[in-house]
Amino acid sequence: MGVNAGPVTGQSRRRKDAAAEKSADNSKDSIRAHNERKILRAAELEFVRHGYKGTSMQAIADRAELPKANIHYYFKSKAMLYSRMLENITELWNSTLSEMSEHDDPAKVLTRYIRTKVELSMSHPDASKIYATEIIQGAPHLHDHLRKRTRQWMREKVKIIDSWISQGKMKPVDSTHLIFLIWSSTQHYADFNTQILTITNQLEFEQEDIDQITRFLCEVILGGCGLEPDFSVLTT
Amino acid sequence: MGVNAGPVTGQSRRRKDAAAEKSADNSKDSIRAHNERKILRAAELEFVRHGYKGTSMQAIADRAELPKANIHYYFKSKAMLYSRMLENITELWNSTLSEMSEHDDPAKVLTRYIRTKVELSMSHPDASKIYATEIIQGAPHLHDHLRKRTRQWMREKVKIIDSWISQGKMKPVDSTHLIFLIWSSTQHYADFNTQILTITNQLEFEQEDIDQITRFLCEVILGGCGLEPDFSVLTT
DNA sequence: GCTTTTCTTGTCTAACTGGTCAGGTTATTT
DNA sequence: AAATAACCTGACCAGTTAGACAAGAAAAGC
Repeated sequence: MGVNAGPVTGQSRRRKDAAAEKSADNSKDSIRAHNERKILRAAELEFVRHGYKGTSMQAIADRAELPKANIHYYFKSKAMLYSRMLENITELWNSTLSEMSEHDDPAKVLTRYIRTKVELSMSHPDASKIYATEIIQGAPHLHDHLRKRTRQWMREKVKIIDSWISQGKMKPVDSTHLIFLIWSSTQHYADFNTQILTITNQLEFEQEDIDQITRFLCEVILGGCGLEPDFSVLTT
Repeated sequence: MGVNAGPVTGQSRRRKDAAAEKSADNSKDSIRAHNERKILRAAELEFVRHGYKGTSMQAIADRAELPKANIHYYFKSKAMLYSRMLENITELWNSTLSEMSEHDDPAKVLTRYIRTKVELSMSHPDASKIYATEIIQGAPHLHDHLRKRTRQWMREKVKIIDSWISQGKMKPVDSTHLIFLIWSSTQHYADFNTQILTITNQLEFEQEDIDQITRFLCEVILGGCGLEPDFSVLTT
């Protein structure tokens, strides 16, 4: 007793805040949307550090500063919460699948793509890590996505790169593996940031690092394709 | 009843086999060594697929075809078993930290290093995946190793590559990130093999793939460093 | 053959965790 | 202001799991 004394929480204040700050902004910035975001963010942090089974709903609740039963109010089950979080991540992932055509300049397109991927790795390392963990464990939730959307995307891009090659715009390299190389080298800075920061004795990445890494990767990868990186696109 | 009937297991046979096939081969190829290997291998398979917490000792026992209590007989606890498995992996990892000196030919050394890393990714994907998962989750068990051994190793190699650069043997690139690039691009074929195989619609990698990947990575990465890959070392 | 050590294994337990639920409060609508 | 809907939350339950343990079987040592 005493601990359970006050049912007078700060909830009403929180609700007003949410309603006030985003009055008619987004279609659904209700209490629901606000709390769901909070929970999804907390879940991301916990799932990254402890894996699916290693994360308890209680831990997510604690991090989201909500009672555990609330998590179950907003998300039917742990599996559902995880699914929703993973959907958000793949959506974010797909948003970077930039446009390119066979008429474009390979150097420009690849430079821009590498920069985008590096920036995403720096801004959303946890998203990348959860995606990576999912693939490492055999892609149980993403197999369909890979077989359909990703494979399709890959074929389109391969076709374009191959056309660049046959136009003599770049050296003849294996375009499929070129894309894998860009993926691996950029995502590495998210997934392995602990290793990289520890080895280089840094606490966190800075803008300077991001620029340097982007330049390095562009130089080596594009150079390996017989291209001169076009850094002018980096300032756009 | 009936299920628990026969305590007459095939254990005596198993012991004799183990003793016979490796009479005085290894210092400790006793029943203990034999079963420990079996358990460690089973643990690797389970931990990769389900993570630390998601793996039950029962699941490891089932895969190792031993009663659960036996696992606890050989390994005091789950944490201990995991630790031992991780030690084995880092040992395997360190074994590839090849020798190089500033008098060597960069093209030869890097080609050989890339090949070694690709081959290791293909032969031990699970080891790579467990290592990756460990780093992704913040390297709780490997932080010390990274701060000491890996950082030290990195500094030695960086020094050598920088000396190659100042000798004009290769283009001036960031040697630290060059090593990260080799790590990321090669390990990707282990950690993300599910993704790669699904996208390319393959069931498994073949020797041909391994050769092709090695050549591709050598061409692009060495090319990006202003080097001509020396594939003659690949036949050694 | 006898003793000691190593190994085997079914059973039990204490702790944890996902999920439920009923009884409440607060917001919204009419 | 009354009624309805949305939200909150402590308490509870059922299933799972790491680990302990004791009693025995096999192997090794003497």
